[in-house]
Amino acid sequence: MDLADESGIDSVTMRELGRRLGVEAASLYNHVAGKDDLLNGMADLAAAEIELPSSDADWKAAMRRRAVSARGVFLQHRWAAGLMDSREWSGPYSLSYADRVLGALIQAGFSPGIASWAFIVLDSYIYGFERQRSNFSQTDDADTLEVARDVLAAIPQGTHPSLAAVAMEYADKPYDEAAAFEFGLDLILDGLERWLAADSPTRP
Amino acid sequence: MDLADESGIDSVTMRELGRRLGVEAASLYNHVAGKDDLLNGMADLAAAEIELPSSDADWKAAMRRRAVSARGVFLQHRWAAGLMDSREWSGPYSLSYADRVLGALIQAGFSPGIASWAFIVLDSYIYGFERQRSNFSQTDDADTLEVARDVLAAIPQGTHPSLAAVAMEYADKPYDEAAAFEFGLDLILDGLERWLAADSPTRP
DNA sequence: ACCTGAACACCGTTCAAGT
DNA sequence: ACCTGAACACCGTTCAAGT
Repeated sequence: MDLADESGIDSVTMRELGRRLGVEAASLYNHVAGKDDLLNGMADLAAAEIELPSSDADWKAAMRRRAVSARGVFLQHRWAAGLMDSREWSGPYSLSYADRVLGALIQAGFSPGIASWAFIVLDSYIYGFERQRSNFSQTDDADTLEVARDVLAAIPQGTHPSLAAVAMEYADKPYDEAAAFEFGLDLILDGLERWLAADSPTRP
Repeated sequence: MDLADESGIDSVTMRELGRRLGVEAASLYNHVAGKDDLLNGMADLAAAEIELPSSDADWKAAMRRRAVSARGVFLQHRWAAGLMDSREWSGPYSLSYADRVLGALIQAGFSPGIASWAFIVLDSYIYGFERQRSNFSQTDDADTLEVARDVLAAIPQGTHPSLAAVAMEYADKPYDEAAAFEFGLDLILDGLERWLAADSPTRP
């Protein structure tokens, strides 16, 4: 994970990892079934760093904290989102994570079926946002101005007026990533809350 | 794209693609700058298959059709979502796509800034859902029952009660993927509509 | 029980040489 | 203008051999 943090996930190679551990690549196979096993383990350990929802009565605040915490983990481990959502979440931490999230939703009044939908919808958004994010600000933060200028330059003159308008919007003021994330997060959470309020009276 | 559809994205290799085209791998470099260029082109051509929003007055229906259309493209090209959200969307079709979506949102009354947020939120969800989906039903449809049984088997006895409850829920009735997708999609679209209704009177 | 060295079957990419 | 053959520097993985 240190190696991936520092040099990117592509540099996580059996040979490079061995070099870092002072060992030959072949030796790693005494500790890991293969590279897939290694990456699964990394994904699970990243999942372990996401704050589990407390069993508060306030499910919405708990889900919100969890989502913001996940985004924080993705910021620290930029490889994590891509790894976690492209392989099976069968590690022990991932299982606990899923259980606690589902538990909080069920306790809030969602049926198991709807709770699983809510879980999928929230995580689709959380992971999806990170992967989109990593497209245009993969380097560091606050280089959105350059991106905006690049987009403007890439647009054939006169075409794509709406895209140009948006790029212009960001040409002078920076893009607030956290605000964008929470905008969508609250859309989903508010929608779930309204769904719960409308539905729970009919089936208690 | 045919090769990726049939044998998976991992089998898209310069050598394998050359073999399919009756040519050596090295010859491909006369037509493509490198493998990255090739994958970018594939992502852009997949984007071209997504139905563009018509310039109807009904932005919500247009966004909904677009999202469902994207999901259809992802079902046909299972490699598309992973490719499209992990590289820059600088191809001509991707640019047109972004312009049309932003245009529909701006015309609906969203400011350029909020329109870009709405675009990011919707696409985060659409791509994110597909990538989660491809985790447990990567083979075909309707094998959710096996997955549920596997999850149940993987859980240490007694622990993870909520996860077990959800798995039990799906052990006898199949998981309706389209319904789950549209559940979350409508949460977001309804939220955007409400946001628009609350906001637009104040700044017309 | 763990490590090494060498090998195998693969990659993406380059480049002189052909036509 | 396009293709080929050979090479280069890399991969993940296996396995006999060591300690």
